[in-house]
Amino acid sequence: MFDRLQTSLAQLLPLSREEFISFAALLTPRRLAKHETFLRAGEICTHIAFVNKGCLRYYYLKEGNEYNGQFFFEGAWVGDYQSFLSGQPSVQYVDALEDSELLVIPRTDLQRLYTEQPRFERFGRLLAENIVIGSQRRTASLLFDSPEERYLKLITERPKVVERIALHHIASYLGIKPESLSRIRKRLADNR
Amino acid sequence: MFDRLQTSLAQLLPLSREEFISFAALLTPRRLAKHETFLRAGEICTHIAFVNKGCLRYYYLKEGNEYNGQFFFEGAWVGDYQSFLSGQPSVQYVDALEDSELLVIPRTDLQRLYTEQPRFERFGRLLAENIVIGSQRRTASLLFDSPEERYLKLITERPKVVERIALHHIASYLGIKPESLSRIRKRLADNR
DNA sequence: CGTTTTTCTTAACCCACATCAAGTTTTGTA
DNA sequence: TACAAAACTTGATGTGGGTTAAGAAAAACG
Repeated sequence: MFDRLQTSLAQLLPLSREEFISFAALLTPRRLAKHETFLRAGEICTHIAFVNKGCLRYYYLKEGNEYNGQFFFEGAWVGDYQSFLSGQPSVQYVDALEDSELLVIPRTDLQRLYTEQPRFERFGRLLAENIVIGSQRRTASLLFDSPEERYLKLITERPKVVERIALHHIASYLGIKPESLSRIRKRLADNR
Repeated sequence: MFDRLQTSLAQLLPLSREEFISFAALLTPRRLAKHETFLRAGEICTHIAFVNKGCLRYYYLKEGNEYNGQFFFEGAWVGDYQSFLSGQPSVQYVDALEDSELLVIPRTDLQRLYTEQPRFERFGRLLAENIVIGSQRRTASLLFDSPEERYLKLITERPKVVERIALHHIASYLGIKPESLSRIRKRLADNR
């Protein structure tokens, strides 16, 4: 149950057996069926979740259209950071794209852990720092790569996304319509 | 000299007089003339800087074109996070848009501070978390707002940017060409 | 303070993605 | 396995931003 978590945590910071156990004790397993919602816009994000199995996404809803912000596979932490950190209502939705198994930790428990065991501040810092790096890469790509370039980069840099996620969700992630992604794929298939 | 830093730090975490002094002792003042470079792509970002006065930006260079990633005014911390955290060469440039005064801290000193005074892990965490929130907002806007909407949001949400920064730099930040921003401004001026 | 350089605007034309619509393929499930 | 729903593709047409080019306005600077 906690194997993947242990591996994933160990990549951020080495923990003693006791430290890991005290962390794991705060986590509650939760299953999420495909399409089931983890967080709705307007709610406050009171928990973040470690993805033990499956795949989730967060997305924005604007004028009836969904815009995929990010996909999360095994080993990732998912939630609405903005809401989780600020305590303000979320502006995004989080749901499952596959049947998923999560390990969920309440915001309050994590905050208490930070205070009581400062060692875990480092975990919080490293986690946030990694998210910064990912988010800035994504911003940069949206800023100056064409949709076609973004799609090609996705294929090479995040093959799991292309393998496991429906094309219309990928289009949404790339910031284009499904019809446009179809045409880009056609263009690429008709050589070059 | 350290007034603004103290105010800015206090918003993140309360520090004792001694703690603040031990932090301030790691900082070196540095002046940067307008257009002067703080960091070049390819270099490793060995320092981050607190902006005491002035304005800096980071930008990407692709096929001879500049793309502004972010602007930094008084009270902000600037550097290439990706490079600073990973130790890898930077992919972006940082320079001054106005004559500026910085307070610079070496990466190694900050890392040591984290280890020796775990209290400051919290500073690092809160700083990173705030950057995550900003970066995700920017990503979202690029993902689903039109250039015109992005410009309007910039006016209301970050008036300082519109007041102090040249239009062609704003266009670049919005992900469009200066000619397009001109047209958008004209469109908006011709009422509605 | 006048000259040079940079920044900003305008215009004409082009093109990639959006939109609307229809049809095909795949998936889910009773 | 058959049917319905969802996902994907293709086509016709529209549009906002890109490109190129030129000129106007503002800023930098000797």
